[in-house]
Amino acid sequence: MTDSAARASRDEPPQGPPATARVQQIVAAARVLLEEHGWEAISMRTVADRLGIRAPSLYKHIAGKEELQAALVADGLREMGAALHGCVADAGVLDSSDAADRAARVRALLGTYRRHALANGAMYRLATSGPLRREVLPDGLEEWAGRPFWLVTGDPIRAQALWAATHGLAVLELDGRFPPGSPVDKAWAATAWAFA
Amino acid sequence: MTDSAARASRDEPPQGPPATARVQQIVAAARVLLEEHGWEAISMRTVADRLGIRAPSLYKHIAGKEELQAALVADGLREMGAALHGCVADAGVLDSSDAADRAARVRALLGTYRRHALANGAMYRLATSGPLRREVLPDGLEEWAGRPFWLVTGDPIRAQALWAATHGLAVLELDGRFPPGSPVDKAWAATAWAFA
DNA sequence: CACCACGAGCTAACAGTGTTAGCCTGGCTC
DNA sequence: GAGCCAGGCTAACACTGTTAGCTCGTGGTG
Repeated sequence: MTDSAARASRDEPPQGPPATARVQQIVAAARVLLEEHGWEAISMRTVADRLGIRAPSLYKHIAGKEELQAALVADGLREMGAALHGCVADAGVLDSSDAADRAARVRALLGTYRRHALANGAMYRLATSGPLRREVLPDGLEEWAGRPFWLVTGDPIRAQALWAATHGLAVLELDGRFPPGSPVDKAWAATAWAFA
Repeated sequence: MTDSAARASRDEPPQGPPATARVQQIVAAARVLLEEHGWEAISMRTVADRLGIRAPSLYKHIAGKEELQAALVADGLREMGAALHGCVADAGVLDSSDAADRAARVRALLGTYRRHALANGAMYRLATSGPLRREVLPDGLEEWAGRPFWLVTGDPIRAQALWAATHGLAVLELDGRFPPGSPVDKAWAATAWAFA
């Protein structure tokens, strides 16, 4: 990878229009609830409670629950993207086409992805599940978050396939859909091997 | 594969305890709503409306909305499983370890999976997303539905990895998460190739 | 200084949700 | 015929997101 490409991969994530301090507090409160008790625990009243105000007052600052969700989704994508970009940056020289290097990069990316998704289950699910309302997301954020897959595979098609496989593993593991006691580590390893 | 194993792969799906006619009508009504307007259109009142009764009357037949959902999930898994089992049955002799045959089987299975998931979006999402409450599902149904992956890959670990990759592609495509205009077909093909 | 505007809180209310309690009625059985 | 019970009903509760309209304090302006 060239020097400029390396810098580009470290680029800051696309930011949306800046939020007021109060909006940031609201999103932060929702996030605490999300991480502690899951999305279903987030209601306009519970969020308002955490701030010591009543639910209707929230509407002085945000348009509705959908906007709150969109803000959390954007945060989730930014954090996921930051983790993945950090991983490919750490991997050092990326334009090596040596097969062993490539396999190591794929393994590292998948490891980072898995750790991040499992450590931030509710945020990950929120950010990656269900239809994406692109119009309420900062421009280019989604593409930025997925770019590490492109950087590691060197090909947009393989990048999408690897991303989908990785996402599938993450959601199934998060949701406990693998049969109890099955060696999930090995399924991750098999995926890395298949795409290396 | 032995003859008995081939028969086993055609086995009928595990059935739960038989439902009364009225319960079947309730589930059918919910299913129509699900397919026409998505899960969020299903409320106890809308389901009851379709049957010409009031919502509380539903509770004479089913324990609650969760049980309704569980019945739909079981239906979804049975139908998905039937499609996949049909695919591997059609593929004929399955114990061939010829690489080309294997690749063709993987391609066929992924094609069937994709068609089924896209043609039954709401049911697919319902059956495969979110935590699975195994205790309310017929015993062995989940394992039965996933067995075609095992039959095609010949290995439980690779089966899980392939299943996860396939699921990832399906949900991302269903949810429109691939960048607009991107060649999703090729991502499916790349996945089949990676696991062949 | 007086005034006014506006930001940001409040209460009351509405329509919708899942669910429970309790009532009623028609048909089957003894 | 008497009684039971399956399967409907209404009323109600506690929740949800959201709107309308009021109030109060603060900052800027004539």
